[in-house]
Amino acid sequence: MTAADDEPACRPQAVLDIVADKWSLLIVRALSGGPRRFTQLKRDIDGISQRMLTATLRGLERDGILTRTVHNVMPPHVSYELTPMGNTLREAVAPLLQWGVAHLTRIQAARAEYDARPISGTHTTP
Amino acid sequence: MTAADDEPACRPQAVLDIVADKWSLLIVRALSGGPRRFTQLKRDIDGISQRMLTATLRGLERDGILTRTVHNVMPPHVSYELTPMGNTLREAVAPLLQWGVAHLTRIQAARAEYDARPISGTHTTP
DNA sequence: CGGAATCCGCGCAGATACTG
DNA sequence: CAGTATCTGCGCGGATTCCG
Repeated sequence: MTAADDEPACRPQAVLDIVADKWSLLIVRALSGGPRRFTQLKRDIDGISQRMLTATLRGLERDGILTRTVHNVMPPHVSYELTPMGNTLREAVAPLLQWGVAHLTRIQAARAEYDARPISGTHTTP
Repeated sequence: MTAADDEPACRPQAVLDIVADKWSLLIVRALSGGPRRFTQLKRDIDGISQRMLTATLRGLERDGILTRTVHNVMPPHVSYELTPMGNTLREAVAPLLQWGVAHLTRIQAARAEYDARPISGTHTTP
């Protein structure tokens, strides 16, 4: 049980524990265009292992972010789709992704500059 | 070097590697109201160790999200402040935090329901 | 007060192999 | 195709100690 739901909530800790996960956000994003199958997601996300994909999908299903639907056919067919709540999450994440895309170059430049200066690049005020 | 800047960028992977970090987002949020000192941040964020605080602050400084200013006085005084870019990040993160706060209860309910059903709660279509 | 350095455990996550 | 299971490692991150 690990005492996960006895809190009055509302402090950002719990929020970010849920939402600040790379794979989760990538999956939500990958489901933007409608339902997708397991292998599709695995190929779309690129870099994720089947283990993490399965686990993260489970977590998102558990949280009510997406639904998992099994079609009893051969070969097996499982599709994942955002719930209405999942869609609102997608909208909430969008600004962050846009920000990242817009500032990625700048950040990499800042990193390079930071790494370039030998020591004590911090500015002091006497 | 770890080959971090030879990419044409723009794929969300790199973005989320930078930004989808719990401590980083909490720090950015804690700096919303202007500059803060090290110990202030440590108390504000609650749960973070000095190790993670230092490391995460370094990373954010490296990325140009915040500035670190050392005042040469006794006792030592170091203040951190969001850069303009850092402020835009804060704005971009805000929707995500709001979403989390708004849906936390619902998510916990979904979790409880999910954990309640014994096995195979997934809906199938023949 | 604001770190840096060291030690170390624990859990995340990759790789691989096996099922329905 | 869509998982589950097991093993393993290695890096994140906490606790502690020392320095300017």
